[in-house]
Order: sequence, then structure tokens, then C-alpha cells
Amino acid sequence: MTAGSTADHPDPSDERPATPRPKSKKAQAQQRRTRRTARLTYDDWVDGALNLLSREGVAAIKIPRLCQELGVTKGSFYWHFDDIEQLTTAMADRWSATQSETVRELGAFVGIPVEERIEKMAAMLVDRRHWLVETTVREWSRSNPKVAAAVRTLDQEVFETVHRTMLDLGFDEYQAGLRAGAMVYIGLGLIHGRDNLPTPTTAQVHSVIELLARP
Amino acid sequence: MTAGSTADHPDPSDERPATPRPKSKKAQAQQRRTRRTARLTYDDWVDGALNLLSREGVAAIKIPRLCQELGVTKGSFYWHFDDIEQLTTAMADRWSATQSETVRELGAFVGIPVEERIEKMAAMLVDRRHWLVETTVREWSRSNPKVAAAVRTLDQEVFETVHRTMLDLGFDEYQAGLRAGAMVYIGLGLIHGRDNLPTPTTAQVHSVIELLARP
DNA sequence: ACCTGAACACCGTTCAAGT
DNA sequence: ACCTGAACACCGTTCAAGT
Repeated sequence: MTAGSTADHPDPSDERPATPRPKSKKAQAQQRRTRRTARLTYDDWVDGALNLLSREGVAAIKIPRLCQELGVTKGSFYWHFDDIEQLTTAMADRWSATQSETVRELGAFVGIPVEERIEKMAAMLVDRRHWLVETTVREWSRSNPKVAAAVRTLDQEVFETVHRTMLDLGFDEYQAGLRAGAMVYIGLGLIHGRDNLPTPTTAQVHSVIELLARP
Repeated sequence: MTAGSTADHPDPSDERPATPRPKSKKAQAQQRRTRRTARLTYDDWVDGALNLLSREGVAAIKIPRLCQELGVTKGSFYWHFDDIEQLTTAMADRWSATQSETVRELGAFVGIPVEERIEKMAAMLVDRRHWLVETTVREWSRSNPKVAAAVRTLDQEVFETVHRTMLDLGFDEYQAGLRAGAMVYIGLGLIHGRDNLPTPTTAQVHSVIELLARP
């Protein structure tokens, strides 16, 4: 996947208006609630859409709904975007950037003692906050390739980190890959299956991790 | 108009027309390709929809598309169904009945030696045929509560079977629940995550199961 | 009993016209 | 540069009218 040209006509310079907004304090203040006169920028649309997404879910990402939210007509939307897919792509890009926080958090794991790492991983798995976001985003990823790509990157990053930890614990390549894979797939299973089966307790998660991390 | 109409009211006898079709060989032959004169039954619609689903995916379940497929107009659809949700519900019911095959297959596991059970479970996990169906149905379940319920039942049934196996292997209640949960969540993770991470080999799946099934 | 045909609301998309 | 307003295609739904 080169560059990011989603459409079938390659014109990279046109893909994203590069946000040439002057945006004085006046405009910035007006953005607070009832914006009426201030023109919208590309970023305003993406912000508004992500805002809507988090508040009302993936079903609310409809052009009329968004236009109502921003106080403009549908024609305005199509001045900024080629189609609704470009919007979701932009949303996915923005989300990817934001979510790098989680990746950094994972990267920091490598610096700390292995025992603590296991503790932290167990904590991340049981953290309900994560699940809410993850479920929404992964549902969204089913209908959006860009989001799917971002999720895939995160999954691989998680695997790498866990894999590294297993190697640091003294497992050979095969065993480390095995156990890391099991852990990551358990995590993915938890994200998708927690509604169908009794959610494991922190103690149980901890026990399983110990089981897989012990030689 | 409230007489015998299939409106949105509790009237069990009316809920499902009970398929009172005579359906002679003539009609049955005509159903093959270009049906034109034969009237459609409730079951014809459900069959056609499931057929479409398997051939063209969840996106093809549109009323105009289905009508074109069956050679009738949209009005016909609304004589048989209250809305599109009732169609998908009927499809889910039919699928649930079909899928009981998998459940029976699982039930039969309890009768065989534990070592073989583990073999069979590993085989089911690696069987690509399962994944294709599972992925489609589980994607569908995200937008259809009836399908979601059927999937949940299956998941619980799988957990019960694995749990039983762990108990039969000699684990106590806590350990059996722990290890069964880990296995099932790994399976769910595989269904959803196989595109994001390298798919484990049969040998690897086997190793992990042995790891979790060994005291 | 089963279906047609036309209508309506709603969403995505286009475009000429405005400022 | 950014937006309005009106149009069109498409999908879900309703309903009077046909056989």
C-alpha cells in the first residue's frame, strides 16, 4: 500500500488539503458550541466525526447527521471530501496516531523486569477501559480497511512485545513464539468473546499467564 | 386491517405462516432458475436469502437484490415479512438449526478417550473450512442480535465440552475452568485475529494444547 | 393468498450557483 | 475558499389495487 490514495485516480497532492487554516482565536472560540459563520476545515470535520463516533457509536457516522452536528449542509461535506470513505480513512489515520500511546506503553515494557511485565500485561487484559474502545474500534475495522490495517499493526506490535518477554524469560525461539501466540490470542479472544462467556477474574488471568510463562 | 395481519403484535399463530405450500413438481421444477408464475412461500424467501448470503456475503442482503433474485417486486417481500429484521431473524433461526451439527459433534467428544479429544479439538481449530463460515457468521452477528444469541450458545457449548474434558483429565474445578477458558479464548482469538498475526501451524496448536492440558 | 405499482422517507453523491 | 440548494440514484417501507 503506497501513499494513501484510496480512490482510483492517483493525485497525492489532492488527497488531503494539508489544512491551510489560519484559524484565529475568534474562529477557535466559535468552534466551542454554536459555530455558524466560521468556515470549517478538513480537521474540523475529522474531529467532529470522531467526536460523534465516540458519543453515538459507529451507526451515527452518517453524512446528514454529521452536517446537522456541524451546522452545515451536505454539499459542504463534499467540498472537503470525495466520499464518505475518505472521511473514515481520515478518522482512522487520526485514531492510529492517537493509539500509538498504547504502543509506546508496550514498548516501555521491555525496559522493566520480566516479572513486572507479566503483572502489567495481566492488568492491561483486565482493564475494562481498554475493552470498550477496542470493541468499538475492532467492530469499525470490519467495515473499514484503513482501520483494519491500524488494528493489525497494533496486534503485531503486541505480539512482538510479548514474544520478546518470553525470550527474555529464557524460552527458546519455538517455545517463546508458542507461548506468546497463546497469550495474544487469548487477549483477542477476550476482546471478542467476553459477552458470550463468563469474564475471567484478575486472579484467573494471572494464573493463566503464569502457566504460560513458567518453563 | 387488524384482523389477521402479521403486524407487530403478539400473535404466535401468525408469526410464521407455517408454510402451507402445496408445491407440486411443476412448481419445484420452476424454482430451479426462472420462476415466474409460482407464488413464493415464507421458506422460499428464507432459503433464497441464505443462498444469497453464502454466495455474495452479508452485503448482498438487500431487499431489491433479493427480489431480483426471486423474480418478484418489493411489495411481495412485505407481504411475507414485517420488515428486513424479521427476515434476518428467520435466517438466523434456520442457521441455528443447521449449526447444531457442530454442537452434536462436540457432544460426541465426551464419549471418547481424553487423548483423542485433544487431537480432535486441535484438528477443529486448524480446519480452515470452519474459519470461513465462522468469520462470516460472527461478522453477521455484530449486526443481528438473533445471530449473536446463536453464536453465544455455541461458544458456551464449546466451553462446556472443553471444561468437561479438563475435569476428566483430573484437574480440579479451578484449574479446569482456567485451562478450558484459555483454550476457548485462544480459539476465539484465532477466529478473529488470524488475519493480523501469523497463523499457527498444526504442530504449534498441538503444543499449546498439550501445554494447557498437562498438569 | 400472493403480488404489482406507485408512493414516501432517508442516505450518499453531484453540481451549478452563491459569497 | 467554502458553502447552499436542488437534484438524482438507491434502499427500506407502506398501501391501494390487482388476480
